Amino acid sequence: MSTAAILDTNVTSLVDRRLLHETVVSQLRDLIVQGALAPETKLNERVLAEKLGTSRTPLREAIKFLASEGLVELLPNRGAVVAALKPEKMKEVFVVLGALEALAGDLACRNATDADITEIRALHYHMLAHHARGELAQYFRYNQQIHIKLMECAGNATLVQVYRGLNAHVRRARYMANLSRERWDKAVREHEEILDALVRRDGVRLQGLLRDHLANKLVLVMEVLTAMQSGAAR
Amino acid sequence: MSTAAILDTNVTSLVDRRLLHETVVSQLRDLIVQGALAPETKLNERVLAEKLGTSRTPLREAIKFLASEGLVELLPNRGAVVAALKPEKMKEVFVVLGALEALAGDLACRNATDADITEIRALHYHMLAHHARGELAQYFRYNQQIHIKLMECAGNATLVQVYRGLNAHVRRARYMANLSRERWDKAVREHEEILDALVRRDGVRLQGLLRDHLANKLVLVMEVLTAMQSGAAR
DNA sequence: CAACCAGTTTTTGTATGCAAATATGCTGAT
DNA sequence: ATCAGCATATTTGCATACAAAAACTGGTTG
Repeated sequence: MSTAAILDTNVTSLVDRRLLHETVVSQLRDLIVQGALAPETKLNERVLAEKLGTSRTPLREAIKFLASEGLVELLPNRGAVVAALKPEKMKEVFVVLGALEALAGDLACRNATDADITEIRALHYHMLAHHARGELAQYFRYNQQIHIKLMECAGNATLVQVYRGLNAHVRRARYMANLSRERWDKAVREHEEILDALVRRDGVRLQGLLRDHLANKLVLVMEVLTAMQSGAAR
Repeated sequence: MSTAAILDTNVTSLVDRRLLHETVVSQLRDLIVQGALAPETKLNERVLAEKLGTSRTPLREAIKFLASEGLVELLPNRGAVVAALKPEKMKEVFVVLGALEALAGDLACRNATDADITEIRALHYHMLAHHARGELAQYFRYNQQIHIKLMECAGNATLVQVYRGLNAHVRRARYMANLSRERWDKAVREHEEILDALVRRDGVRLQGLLRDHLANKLVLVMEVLTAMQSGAAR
C-alpha cells in the first residue's frame, strides 16, 4: 500500500466524539510508527489537519506532544518533521532498552503472579500460531504484547511508560523489516527460552536472555536501516 | 518566598524574541520543578497565559508538551493539573533511574575521555566548596551537573534525554528537602568515592556506588514526601 | 437541613483571522 | 546557463472568537 493511499483514508468517522485530542495524537503517532509518514517528512499543518478531520490547533498540540516523545522534531519557524531514523540513534535506543528490559525481567521474576505468567504463556502460544502460519503482522502484534506484559509484570508503571516511548522508535524500523524465515525461527526459539526462564523465575538468566534477544533485534534493525540508506540515497 | 510572589514575577521582558514557545515550556517546567506550581495545582489557562505574557494557544501547546514528559496530567474537558507527587510514583522513578545511572556509570568508565574526567573533577571541587560554605542551592546545582556530565560521558544522547525527563520529577521533591548536615556529609563522601571509581575506570564499582547513592537519595525524598503528606492532610 | 434542579458564569476545546517569517518563482544581468 | 535580487505565495506562529462542556449559584422542594 502506498503512502498516498494510506493518507487518503479519512478516519474522521472513527473518532469517538467524547474523547479528546488524544485521538489526533494517537492517529498521528500511528501514521509515523507505521511508516505512512516517512522519517524526515515535513508535516504540513493545513494538509495534515484536513486529513485528520480537525483544524490546525489540535493538530499543533498533538505535534508538540509527539515532539516531547521524540517522534517529531520541531524546527523553529519552519514547522515540524518526522524524526529521522538514524542507525546511530537506533543503537542508542537499543542500549537503553536493554537496560530497561533487563530491569523488567529481574523485577518480573519476583513480582509476577501465576496468573500473569499464565497470560504471557497464552500470548506466547498465540504468537507461535501466527509464526506457524507465517502471519508476520499478527506475530509482531503478540510479540509486542508479550514484551509489554512482561514490563507490566515488573509492577512499575513508570518503567512501562518509558519503555513504550522508546519502543515506538524501534517499531518504526520494524515495519520495514522483511524477516527471513531463519531469523524468525531463531527469534521464536529465544522466546521459548524467555518464557521458560520466567516460569522458573530465574531473574539472572532472564536478564541475559532478554539482552541477547534485544541484541539480535538490533542487528536486524541495523540491516534494514543500512539497506534503506544505501538504497534511497539522498 | 511565597508561591504568589514567585508567580507575580512577570518574565516577559526576559523573552528572547527570536525563540519560540520553547520559552513557555521552559518557564512552565521551572515553575513546576521548583515548586512554585505545587503538585495537583489546577492550571488555569487564562491566568497562566497572562502571567507568562502570552496567549492561551502557545500555553496550551506547552502544557501538552509537558504532559508528554509526565509533569502535568491532562483531564479531558477539565484542563490540566500539575502531576501529583506520590511516594509510590517516586519509588518507581528511582528504580528506573537506578538502572539508567548504573548503565551510564558502566559506559562512562569505558567512554569518558581524560578531559571529561578532569571536568567532572572540577565540578566536584566546586560542589565541595559550596558544601563547605553550607550553600545548599549551589551545592545542588553542581551535584546535578556532575550527574548530568557523567551521563553525557556515556556517549548516549538518548540515555541523557530519558534521564533528564525522569530526573525532573525527582528534582521537584528535592526543592522541598531540608538536608541535615549529617546526611549531607554522607552524600559528599559518596561523591568522593564515585569520582574515585570513575578515575580508576572501575565500572563495576561505580555501578554499585551509584546505586547506593541513589538509594540514599530515595530515602531522603521519601521522608520529605511522607512528612509533607502527614503535615498537609487532604 | 440536605439534596436536587435550573439558570448563569466560567473554563475548556476548537476554529478562524492576521502578521511575521520562510519558501517559491520570476526577471535580468553576468 | 547560472545566479543574484526582488516580488509573490505559502506557511508558520500567535491571538482572538466562538461553541460546548463543566463549575458555580441560588432557590426550591422533599
